[in-house]
Amino acid sequence: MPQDIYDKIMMVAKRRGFIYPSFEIYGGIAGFYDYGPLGSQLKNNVENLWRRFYLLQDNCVEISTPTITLYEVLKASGHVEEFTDLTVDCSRCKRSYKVEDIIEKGTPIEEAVKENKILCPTCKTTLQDAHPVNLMFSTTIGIGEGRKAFLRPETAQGIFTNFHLLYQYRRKNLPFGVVQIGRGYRNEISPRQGTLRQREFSMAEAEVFFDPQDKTHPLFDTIKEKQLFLFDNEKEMKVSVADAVKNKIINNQALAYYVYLTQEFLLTAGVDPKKFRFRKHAANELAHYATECWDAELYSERFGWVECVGIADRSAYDLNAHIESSSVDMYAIRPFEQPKEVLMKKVVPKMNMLGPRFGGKAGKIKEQLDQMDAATIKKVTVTIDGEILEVPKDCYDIVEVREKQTGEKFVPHVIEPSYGIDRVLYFILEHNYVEEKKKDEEYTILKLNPKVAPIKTGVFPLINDENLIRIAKKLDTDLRAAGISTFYDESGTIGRRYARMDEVGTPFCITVDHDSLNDTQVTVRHRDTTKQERIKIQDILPYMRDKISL
RNA sequence: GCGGGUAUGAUCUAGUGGUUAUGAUAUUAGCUUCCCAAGCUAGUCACACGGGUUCGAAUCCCGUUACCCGCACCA
Repeated sequence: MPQDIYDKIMMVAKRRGFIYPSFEIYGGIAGFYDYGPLGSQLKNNVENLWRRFYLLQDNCVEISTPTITLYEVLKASGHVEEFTDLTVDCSRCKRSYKVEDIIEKGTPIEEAVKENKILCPTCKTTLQDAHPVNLMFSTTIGIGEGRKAFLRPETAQGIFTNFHLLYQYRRKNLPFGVVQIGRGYRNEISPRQGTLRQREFSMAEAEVFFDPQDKTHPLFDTIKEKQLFLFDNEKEMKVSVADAVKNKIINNQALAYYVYLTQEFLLTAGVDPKKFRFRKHAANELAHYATECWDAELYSERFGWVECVGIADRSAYDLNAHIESSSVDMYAIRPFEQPKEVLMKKVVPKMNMLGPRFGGKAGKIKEQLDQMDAATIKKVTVTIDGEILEVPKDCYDIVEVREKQTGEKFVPHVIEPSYGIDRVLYFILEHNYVEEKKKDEEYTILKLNPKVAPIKTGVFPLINDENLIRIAKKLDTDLRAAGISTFYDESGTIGRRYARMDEVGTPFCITVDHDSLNDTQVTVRHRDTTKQERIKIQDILPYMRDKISL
């Protein structure tokens, strides 16, 4: 017997083609799910609704980058360090350690684990239960040695590694946002909770770049009076966006704006407002890149409050990391109101001295010397391939120059709303799943918002009559040609056909009956009220468009 | 990863160490002039996988996988 709402939803989801476990014919594997026909369509609709909010309303741009991501990228971003360690916990000291940090040098990790050679560095207790802290999926690009790579654990890095190009594309104006919708991969130790923790999942992320001195948002004034549902780990509260910022509940306008945008998106997509809140991360649960983070949490009758969206202030963490690691100029310019003339001391390399002395490294040394500000340095050193070299005085001149400066360089800060699409989809199902009794029979309705419903309307001939079928089929074809998804059905009784549509969340059903032959009207039946209205066939198209447009 | 439980058509489920393995829903074909899962007739589809015990296993045992519940984990 189905136990609770989750079981019931997963039953319907499988039977009707929303979502179900992958590879079942080979025994299945935890953490992977297939979206069936209706699930895929629902997902597309939700993603397109999301695009409406971020691409149109917030004027972000969308890009698409590979899911296979070079080792260097994730090394720089900190994910390699944070993802791949075998860890032990000391219950006495309440601390976690990386196994490789605390075992005797030279001991293989496997051996240390097997023979209980792991001691707590603080209290000397023997530690057990070594466990890997989440892993990324690793792979190799090319044959032979190839290059190391991972399946990306987030889409964000693809955006950061594009920053300098996108900054040009947006003609060096801040703030601007870049979004990406795509798959991410995390090799969870033990995925549980059904579709809420998958190993391959879809996310929609926006990286919005701000001048750290100006974390305001151009549209802030338009939404500042709106109410937010916030939870600071102690009490839930309803406050206006403006007050949340003024009282420093949320650190800045930009972050608050995206908290609100997220709320607006989720409620439009069909999340139950009573099962929704924002929770602020405590300092000790922040990700390695975040300075402040608000989660949109949705309430599940089975799983409790579940994080579905994280809105993080990543500060300059990622861009700094990539600037340092790749040496690519990913700075933004803050223009001065008036261009300044500045007296600068520049280091001018003498290549005729550098060349003979440093050989092939001379070129790289020149590059670094060109960047130096001689006013602030005493000894001239450069770092080439990890080696620190001192450059003797006779290899350069220090020259005073007047330089015109139009602005100053800085590393932008990033506000990142990051959505777990699969989680949002699950909650759209759970929050809209309604059971009613009809003649003592259990009757289920999926009250999906028409904007996201996979099928917009059923099209039926009332009875099996050639004349009605002809009209119904034409109407069905016309609707689909106009971009409105339909489901044509002439089997079984009319009630049964309505029921089938109700179960998969189809908001409307159009029925052609005998009267239609004379008055060219059809019946539009509404899912949630079962009310019916007569509409002219020629008016059906605009009528539907009006109801379902995003 | 540890402990406990579960596994029968698309879905839910009955089942005893012994012939062609229940029933319902769904679905297919037909009949039915049909606006809220009506009825009738006929049909399709199942014992998770791999070993073992046994004359004989869907049933008992072991392993694997998946799912569920706790613990840990969720950067």
